[in-house]
Amino acid sequence: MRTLSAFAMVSIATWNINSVRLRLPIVERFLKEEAPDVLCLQEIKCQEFQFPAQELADLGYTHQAVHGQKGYHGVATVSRIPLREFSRHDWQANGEARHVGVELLGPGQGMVLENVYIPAGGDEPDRAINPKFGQKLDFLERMTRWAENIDRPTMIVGDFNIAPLESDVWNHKQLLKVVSHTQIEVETLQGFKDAHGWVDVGREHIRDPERYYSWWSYRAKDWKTNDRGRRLDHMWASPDLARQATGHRIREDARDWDKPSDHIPLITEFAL
DNA sequence: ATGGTCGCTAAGCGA
Repeated sequence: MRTLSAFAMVSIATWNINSVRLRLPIVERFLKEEAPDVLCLQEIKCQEFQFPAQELADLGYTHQAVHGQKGYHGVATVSRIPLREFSRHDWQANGEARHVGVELLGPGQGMVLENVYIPAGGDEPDRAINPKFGQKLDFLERMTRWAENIDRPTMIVGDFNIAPLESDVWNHKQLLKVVSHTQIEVETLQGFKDAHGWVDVGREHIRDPERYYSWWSYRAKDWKTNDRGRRLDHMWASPDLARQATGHRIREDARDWDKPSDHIPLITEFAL
């Protein structure tokens, strides 16, 4: 596998934005404050022609790969670094827009960045009575077969909708039967991880068993007081690439911004 | 123990 030589600092962010049009003001705030080189968005909830391309280009994010659909899901990667889109995966073969891949050009040249939104999986953790749960596991199995053949320095980021570690949830025992933290999901995610040897970059920097959440439900009266969070969002890298990660941070304060997403943004910095 | 809230698009779905 190729390695990337140390010429540039490149920062990459991921954020499930839950409607990019409604939340354009906080996206702009984030880009001004953090100025990541690349931002991967999930749940843009719009079609490509509705994406706020000009507004993001005005902030310097002129390079964009948008994979949208009407009303639901949708992913987009916007960048100050030249990139080229090279993949759109439809792991369920049902037309849902949940995965777009880009290759970085210029700084970070050769690095592949996969932006994915894994299905939430419905409420009941039993594929016999809840097809959505089976589709979530199948989605991961198909990504696992794909990951076995990755032979380039790759980062995969996004909303995985699984919190694998005990310290990724506010109450391990209470969530064992709740979709996102069940044993079968954690095992299936581990299979995907092993297929490429992905390194969980977030957990390299905010180490287990330290509390690390990226999502808090809208349904809680006060997300901060009860702090019933889960780490659903992840940034994973190929082993060699992971060694070039120099920093990782999260913007938990974004959960309190005006009209917030229920997810917060994560940022990883590389010396490439 | 249950229901609690969002966003899209126009009553219900997905989260």
